[in-house]
Amino acid sequence: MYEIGKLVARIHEASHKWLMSELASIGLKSLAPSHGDILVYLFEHGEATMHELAQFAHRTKSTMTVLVDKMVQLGIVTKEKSTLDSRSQIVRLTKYGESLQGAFNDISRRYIAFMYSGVCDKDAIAVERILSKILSNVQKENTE
Amino acid sequence: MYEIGKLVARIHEASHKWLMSELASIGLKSLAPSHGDILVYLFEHGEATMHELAQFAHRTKSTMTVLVDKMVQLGIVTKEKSTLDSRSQIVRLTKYGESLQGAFNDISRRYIAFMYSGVCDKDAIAVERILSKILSNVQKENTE
DNA sequence: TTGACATAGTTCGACATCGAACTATAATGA
DNA sequence: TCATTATAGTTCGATGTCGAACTATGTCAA
Repeated sequence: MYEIGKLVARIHEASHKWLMSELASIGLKSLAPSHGDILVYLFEHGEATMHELAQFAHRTKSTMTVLVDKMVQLGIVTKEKSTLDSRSQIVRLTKYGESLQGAFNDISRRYIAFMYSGVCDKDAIAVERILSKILSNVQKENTE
Repeated sequence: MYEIGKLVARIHEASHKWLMSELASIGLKSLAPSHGDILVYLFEHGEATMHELAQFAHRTKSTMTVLVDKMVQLGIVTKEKSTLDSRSQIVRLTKYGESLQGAFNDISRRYIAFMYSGVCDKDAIAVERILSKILSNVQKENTE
């Protein structure tokens, strides 16, 4: 019963790998899961500052700069100075970026489906409850 | 009930961070969890080839080259050509490396303790059982 | 014995990631 | 008003990580 760390690491790494290959399969070659987080946020909110994206994706500002710049290169998003607060950059989806939403939702759906395949609802609920507790434990430990 | 991916990612990342700071606190500044995997294996087996370490730590051979070379620099392990098969490199703990075992075991113990703090035995067993199933699901998906 | 294949490692280029140092802009209070 | 402080982003250097290409060594069949 002391495999929790390994299990979490392996699942995370395998999910990472799977997501990357799925993104590649819809034409988003060389995009990482963190880029997916950016897309998720933009699909929902339309636009965002670098700061908001960094918060949402749990990445630093400097990492976000790299991630967003790559997506600008690929024509998925645009980045322009805010008129309200000229310190901020506003990130928005391009037409192409918007066109990805369908395929993207499909990937998310299939992800949940196979992760929980053969797992009953009761267990699925239990595992998320217990993992939530574990997450709060480790987060508390990190702030001490 | 669709937070499994996020929960796993956060727990993994927070554990990573915690382990790094613990390693730093016992003098192993700038060592990562993967270096810890190498130590764990060597504490148990005494010596290992690069191949064995890569398998155990779930990292590629090229990554293992970087990781082990760093530990050689830090005087934790040595690396020398095998006499039996001159393609292989044998990695061994130095005296200093061996001296780390106590502190290292202590870190592992505290890790399990706080991860499962406030989680009953029944739940701890359940979460590992369900995660094992989920891991096999995602691994199967990656090989298709 | 030798040529084909397999295995062990390294090197190289790319990239996500971080923290620290930095610039620029906004907000606040005396 | 102006100095201090806070906030938004970028740049830079370091590092773990991967895959591809490569070298070197071992194995095995014809």
